[in-house]
Amino acid sequence: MTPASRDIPSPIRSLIEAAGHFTQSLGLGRVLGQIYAFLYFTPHPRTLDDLTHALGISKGSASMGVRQLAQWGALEPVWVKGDRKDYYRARDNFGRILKNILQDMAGKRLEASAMALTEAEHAIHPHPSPGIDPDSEAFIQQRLETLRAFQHKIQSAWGSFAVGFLSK
Amino acid sequence: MTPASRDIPSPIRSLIEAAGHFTQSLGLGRVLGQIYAFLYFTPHPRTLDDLTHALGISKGSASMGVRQLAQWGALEPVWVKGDRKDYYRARDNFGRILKNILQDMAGKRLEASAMALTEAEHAIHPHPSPGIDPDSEAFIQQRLETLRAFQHKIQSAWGSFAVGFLSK
DNA sequence: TGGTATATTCAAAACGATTTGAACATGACG
DNA sequence: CGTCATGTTCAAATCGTTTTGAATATACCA
Repeated sequence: MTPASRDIPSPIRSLIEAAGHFTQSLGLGRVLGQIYAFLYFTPHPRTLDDLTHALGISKGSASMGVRQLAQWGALEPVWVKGDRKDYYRARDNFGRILKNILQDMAGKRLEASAMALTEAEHAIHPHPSPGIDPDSEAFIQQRLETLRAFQHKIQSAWGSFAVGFLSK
Repeated sequence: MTPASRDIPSPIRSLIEAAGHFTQSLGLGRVLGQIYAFLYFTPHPRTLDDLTHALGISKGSASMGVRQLAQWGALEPVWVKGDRKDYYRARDNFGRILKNILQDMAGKRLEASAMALTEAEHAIHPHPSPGIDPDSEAFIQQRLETLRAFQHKIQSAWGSFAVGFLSK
């Protein structure tokens, strides 16, 4: 029995499981939540091996998961003197972490959609398509405008939501 | 060639595709975005058959997709006199639609996480576990508190984000 | 430098979510 | 009532994503 796997109190196990479901439902995969939750409730830094044993995941998953979480600033690498292993502990600056994740995920999606919209506008505007029902043309123009307006609204609302967590 | 499939201008096709990717990336599935976008840029109400032909999706997908979208208030059923078919048109009250979707999806997730947290607190608090490192115990308590505090912060921020779109 | 402990990579397997379509249900009309 | 047109359901197939683990790379130490 490894130090990591003994004595994870059952309520903590439940929280780890819940965190896994949570990140899964957000499309981030189960392991990210599990790894973070495990480290979050563990007082001392832990190694990749600890993670594979405690959570029953593969070395590969642990390695990739840890890297991703570190990139978001959710984990802090810790060097323990005289030990080759990489140790990690969970950081608890949720605001910053969340912001990084949102930027990484949602930001790109909004941007991609904005681009698609702009391209469509350009493709339609300059070429009042030959042989196409002008009523339909006008309708589409109007819908594009409504959509564009909403897009702006979203982006500003999104901005203030994200900014609300930048504060320390 | 059906009325629905002829003459979808290529920029609109692109937007339909983009909408599909968008909803896919949000974990809603590709078809929802496609169906909505197609109807959004179509002046007249359309039937399930039109959808299957225009988008190349199965009858089943069209049926389920339309139902889901209607449930969110994104589509409006239209009855055309003397025609048995169900017709649908896209509504453009994005604010309300978004709110419904968020409530349906994110709300449940936050709630589930909140419950898991509460249960863990109850499980730990009343039973200062026998034979477990008291330092560890204190650490866990403290982390639970931090987490709980953030959870409140999120819920209130989320609330105001959602409310921002209730208007009109 | 060679040997060992550890971390990373990535092709393939496992898994889960989405989509299909045949079977079934519904309901309009003669 | 029987038929035809349409909508719905859900088990099975498909498809994409996540996870695995053997192979490979890296880094430390003697």
